Amino acid sequence: GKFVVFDLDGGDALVVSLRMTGKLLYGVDDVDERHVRGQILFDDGTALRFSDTRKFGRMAIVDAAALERRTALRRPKMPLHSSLGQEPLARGFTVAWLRALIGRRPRVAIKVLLLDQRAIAGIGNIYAIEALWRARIHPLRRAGSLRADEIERLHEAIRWALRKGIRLGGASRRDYVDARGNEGRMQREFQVYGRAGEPCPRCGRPIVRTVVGGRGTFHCPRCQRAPRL
DNA sequence: AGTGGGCCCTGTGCGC
DNA sequence: TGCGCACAGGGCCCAC
Repeated sequence: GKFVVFDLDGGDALVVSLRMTGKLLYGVDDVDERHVRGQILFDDGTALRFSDTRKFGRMAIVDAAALERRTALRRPKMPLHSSLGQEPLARGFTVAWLRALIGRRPRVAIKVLLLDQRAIAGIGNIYAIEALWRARIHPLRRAGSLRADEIERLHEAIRWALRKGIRLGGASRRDYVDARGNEGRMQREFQVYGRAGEPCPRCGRPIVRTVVGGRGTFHCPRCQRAPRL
């Protein structure tokens, strides 16, 4: 999740993948210089700085037209930043589109599919978890096992989770701040993420932590029924 | 095709 | 207080 795309003069685009601890900072006074990995200096003397404690973040200049190109040439081999999937908040992200995606990847665990940036761009671990809780779908369900009504709920839940995150300025669990250095408020509104043992906001059953796709995962064992494996 | 582990890095929080 | 371990808004590569 968390790609930032700058359209540049001349048809190129600067793509930034923030990964775990990347931050773009502009007009922030108290920047910890130890973690600044690069900066863009402007003619007016201001600077956009890229701070990234864990050094996982990446930047690349790509052909902007390549970013727009849908479906064609989206090979697993090519660099991720030039093969991003559908934008979940764009018009093209419809229930029919999601159904078609699931039709192409029926055997993958639904949470793994949500986190696949070549399929859908920009859903991170927190938002996948929150969306699946909202849609009442277990993270390990095979994508192809979802019924039509479940796909509709998931479609709505993805947009709900992402819009909420944007409206609240992001989730500042420990590192994240926006370009002005301000923390977000999404972390206060987590329904299940990071809440193992606490009651489900919907039914009261204790939230369970598991690992899916190598990432910490939270779900309600009553609202999100486990598939038979 | 899909999954699981290691790895890339640095920092924090917890149990002992 | 100090140490060691697990874990963290992500993704790549490899073996199975």
